[in-house]
Amino acid sequence: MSKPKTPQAIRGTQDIFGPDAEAFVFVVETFERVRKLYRFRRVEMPVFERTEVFARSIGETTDIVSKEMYTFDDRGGESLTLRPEFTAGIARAFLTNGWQQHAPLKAATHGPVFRYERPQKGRYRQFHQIDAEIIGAAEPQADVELLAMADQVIRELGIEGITLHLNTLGDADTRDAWRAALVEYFGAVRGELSEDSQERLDKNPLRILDSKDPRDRKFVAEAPKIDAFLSDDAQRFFDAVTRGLDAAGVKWQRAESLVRGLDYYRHTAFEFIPDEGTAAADALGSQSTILGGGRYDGLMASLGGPATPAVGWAAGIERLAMLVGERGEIEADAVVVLEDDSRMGRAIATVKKLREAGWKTELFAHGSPRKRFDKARKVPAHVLVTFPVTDDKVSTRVMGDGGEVHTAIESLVQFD
RNA sequence: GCGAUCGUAGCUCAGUUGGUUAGAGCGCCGGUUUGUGGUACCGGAGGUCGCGGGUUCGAACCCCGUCGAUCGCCCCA
Repeated sequence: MSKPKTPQAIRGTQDIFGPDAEAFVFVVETFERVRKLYRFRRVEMPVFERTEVFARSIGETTDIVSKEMYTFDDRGGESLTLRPEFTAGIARAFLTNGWQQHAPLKAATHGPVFRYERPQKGRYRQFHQIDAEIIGAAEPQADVELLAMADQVIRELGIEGITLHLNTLGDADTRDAWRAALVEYFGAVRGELSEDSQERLDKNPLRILDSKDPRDRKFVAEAPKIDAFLSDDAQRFFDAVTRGLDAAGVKWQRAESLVRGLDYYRHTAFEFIPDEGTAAADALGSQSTILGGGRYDGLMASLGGPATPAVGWAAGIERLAMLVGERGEIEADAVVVLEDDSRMGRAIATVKKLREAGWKTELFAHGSPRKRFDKARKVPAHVLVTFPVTDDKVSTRVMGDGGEVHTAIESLVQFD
């Protein structure tokens, strides 16, 4: 009989522990706190949906649907997909549960999402996002509130050197006209573009604008700008958003090349990106966007619902956690050392009392008396309680700036 | 999907002109010293050198494949 092999973790998944885990929950807890300040309602969504929920909203033709989703048939033969994002699922729930009655609905959630991609820095196949959406609000003030909340989350996380990059994609007509102009412009120099961009010209021409290839960059600089195609309504909308951001004190900069790949996006598109040369930019490598989103007025209709304006964003928890700095392990208020097992019951009762009184408490009751004591001493705690092996008393010491002060356990917690 | 680098004890890593029983620190377990005690010392457990082939008298070290990790490209909802 050979020894059974230990299974490996699935590629692109991660086991989070210690300081990384503490940073992770710090991000989630900060998000939860800020989301309540803006009165976003918490929603919980299924981790998987019918494949069509994502396929129809994202668009059947893209690589995303054909190559980058975790799709499988369940035992009934139905095609299901692990959620690659929150937005489509929330939109589906909005329609199937009649959440229209709550419109405009401010919804927030967080949890795991799944994308079948090559793992690299800050990029995993199962990763986690925080997410915020405002559904059923057509007015630019919704965009402003949503962005103000995002800005506050980042600031309360203590992350420095992040700038909101903001653009407008205009309404549907604006977008189509701009796209046609770009295709014409880049088509004229097709042979001089990178191979990738020649392909983008056919599949997703807007994406040429954020190509990193120097052969493309020089043409991008001179490419037609969206502003020339904005309708009056679209321009007014964008102006209202920027004025609102200024009033809210949210710093932003115009990013004329910032686009969204999917057709359902309208008007506002944005990403929060670390400034060049900052610690945050170095920490993230090529995965630089820490929060992104936009207005998706076209999504609901693609799911068979009534035209419903909406705007939202999502941010990767792991990427944010990389930027929040070291979060210490949980501290202890008290450590309890049982030097001899004969008084195990009393020690268990004591730690229970301390914990019920709100003390973060650890009991050391394994190994030699010396090892127990030494381990306890390595934990920074305010109170050290020992049940010595040599006498019958409980020793309680309070550690402070002025050294150790002995006191009675009864002065800390009451026993019946 | 493409490219580069890497893969040695639980963790961090040493280990080349390929040559006998593969090392350290930390951690873990046991013990000694000290002795109201966060120290020091001694000892122990733990590795088919990611996995599978190949070259060679002989491979952790060279070659191929594979899996995984890391970084970049593509993609980015």
